[in-house]
Amino acid sequence: MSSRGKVITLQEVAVRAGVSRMTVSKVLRGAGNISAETRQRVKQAADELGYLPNNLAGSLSSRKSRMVAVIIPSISDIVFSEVLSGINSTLRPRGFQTFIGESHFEPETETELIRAMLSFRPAGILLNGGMARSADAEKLLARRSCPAIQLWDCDRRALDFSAGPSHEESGRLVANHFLERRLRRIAYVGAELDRDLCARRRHLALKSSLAGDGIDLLSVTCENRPRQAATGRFLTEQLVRTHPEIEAIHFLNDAMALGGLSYLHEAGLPVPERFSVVGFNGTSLANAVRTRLTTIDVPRTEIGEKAAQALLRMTEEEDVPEFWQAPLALVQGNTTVAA
Amino acid sequence: MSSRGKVITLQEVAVRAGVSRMTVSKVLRGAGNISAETRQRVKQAADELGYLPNNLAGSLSSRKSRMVAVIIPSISDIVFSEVLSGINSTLRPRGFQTFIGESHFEPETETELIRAMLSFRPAGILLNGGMARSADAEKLLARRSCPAIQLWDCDRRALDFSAGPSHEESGRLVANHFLERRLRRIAYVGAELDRDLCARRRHLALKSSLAGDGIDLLSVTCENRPRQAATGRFLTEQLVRTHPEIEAIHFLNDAMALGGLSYLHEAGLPVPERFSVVGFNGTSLANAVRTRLTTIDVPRTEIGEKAAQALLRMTEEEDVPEFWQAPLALVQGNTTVAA
DNA sequence: TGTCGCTTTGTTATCGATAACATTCCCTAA
DNA sequence: TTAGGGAATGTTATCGATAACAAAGCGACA
Repeated sequence: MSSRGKVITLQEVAVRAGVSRMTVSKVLRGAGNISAETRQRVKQAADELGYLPNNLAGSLSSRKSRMVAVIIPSISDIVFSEVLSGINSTLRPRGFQTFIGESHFEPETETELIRAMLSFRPAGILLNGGMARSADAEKLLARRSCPAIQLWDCDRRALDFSAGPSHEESGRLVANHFLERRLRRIAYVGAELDRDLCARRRHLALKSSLAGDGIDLLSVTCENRPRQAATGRFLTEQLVRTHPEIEAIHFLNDAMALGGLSYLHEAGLPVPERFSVVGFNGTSLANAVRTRLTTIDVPRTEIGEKAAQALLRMTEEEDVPEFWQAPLALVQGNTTVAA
Repeated sequence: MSSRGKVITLQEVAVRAGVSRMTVSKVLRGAGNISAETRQRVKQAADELGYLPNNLAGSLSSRKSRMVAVIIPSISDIVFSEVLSGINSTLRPRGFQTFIGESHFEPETETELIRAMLSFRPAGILLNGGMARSADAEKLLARRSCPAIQLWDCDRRALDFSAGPSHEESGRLVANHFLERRLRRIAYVGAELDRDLCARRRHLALKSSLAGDGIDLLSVTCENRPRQAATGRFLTEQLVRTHPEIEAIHFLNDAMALGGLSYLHEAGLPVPERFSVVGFNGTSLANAVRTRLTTIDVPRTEIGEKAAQALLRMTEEEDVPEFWQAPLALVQGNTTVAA
């Protein structure tokens, strides 16, 4: 099963082309001065034999690999997979391979992933910010021999470069949006805030911005349910039951907001007349059939691209700023009244 | 930037523990007979030095790597990223690293990805089925020295194992759903059918099932727009304008269906009374605020898991069946009338 | 004619591990 | 006493490339 075709090495190409291994290596990498005639002969030999370079050997020998490690909380959460996509589409054309890890916001899992990934001696490692980092993880990162980049968080900068939004800015944007509309009975609905420090920071920024206007934010969260529509729906129901006076809700993300909206709709509570709702992310979800969710748009793909670009520059020993702050935009939908 | 901590090798651990490299290697891999006392000494030395194995060297030497290549059409399409997530969460606990490529349904891109990924000498390669494969890609795959698995397609089996749904079955399920409801003026709305052979097969199965009942399927597709909500909306508008008699639509996926629904809603065409709509995938999208899309549910995560499990078994030289057919379920929502 | 200097190609050591086999040690049983 | 045998550890070759330097070939010019 696992051994079909014979694997061809440089040596065999060299023999066929009548040159040394080194010459073949140079030709195939486009390095050194090789005559056109030799080059052509080598290429043909490699072609005829179906030679495929062994990247493991090459990387070991040259002590530089073209693999980049990425650790995100969830692969199937569109929010992170779009960042990943931005990373990959920037790195691929430059010959770098992306490999991935899923942390689920768990520090221990992240630590193990960092260990596993660093042992591939990658050209760089990109980690999602906004989660607690174990002491072991810090130790591993301190001993790394490649650039490291933080994704998704630009408030608390770390590692060699940070690319992401300011979550505090997001919280403030939402606060202002509510305040401009003279909404004063405001709630926040979220989940997993114990692990997701970015979401927590958005929450805190909202809370303190509102506090500045004498408003006390009501928070409804739970730690043991996923950050998905069903949870948003469940918590909204709780919220409305226990605090019928609430008139505006900010959700941890768009998915939870949609879940909340579906409850409000079924409970006959009109949006935006009775309830204002604001999400976070600006995912395609936000434009549901009859609902355009008011939300904070985050340029996720671009975050990945900027991070990857910074990595490429560091790889080439070029100077790189310390961070890239992703611009945020509050997108007015029909779940809050127009200004 | 790229050289901070000194990198520790087996040799240095060996010196510190007062044993040979080989002994250290054995201890750390848990191989061979090593006395408890030596084991403990070696482990402590490795720990104190912060030793991190070099996977490149290890894989090169043992001629077996723990990397698995995955090529999917799109990383940020939830449909494929959930498959990827299933793969990764099965492989990770077994010590395998997943690395990814994005083909965008382009055969040339896929070919280059296969080439790049095989040169890492992976333990296996998982490719999305349902797209044309270039001759070069076939050649590369023929010469591979690892198991190869096809994802997302079980009709046309290929490689060592196929895990996915039968797209023909899906087409038939949708046809029956429409027929049972006595709908006869039926349309299909899709995009990129030139590249996505799975979608094409669903379409053809629908068409021929309907033809069996003397119904002529109307197809509205375009090749140069993405398979997203906006395209679904656009094509639905076209469809309704040019063929006002249509009473049921099957969409390529849930996202396009939602786009179509938003147009139908704004045009004042009631669903399901005037229009029946069926999507494909069973994504979380399907449950929008007031709409529960009738759709075909595909167990995406499980497809990834089964594929990864098969790969693991092949790696251990165990026998594996030729395929795993993912069960499909038509989920009744409120965009078609109940049976 | 000899040598300088360039282009082109080859030699050798090395990267950091593992496989396969060799060796040492110690205990037991004849 | 000694051979036999298993447990524990070490030696050597190798994996497939690249780096760094060495050498060969060749023309030009003094």
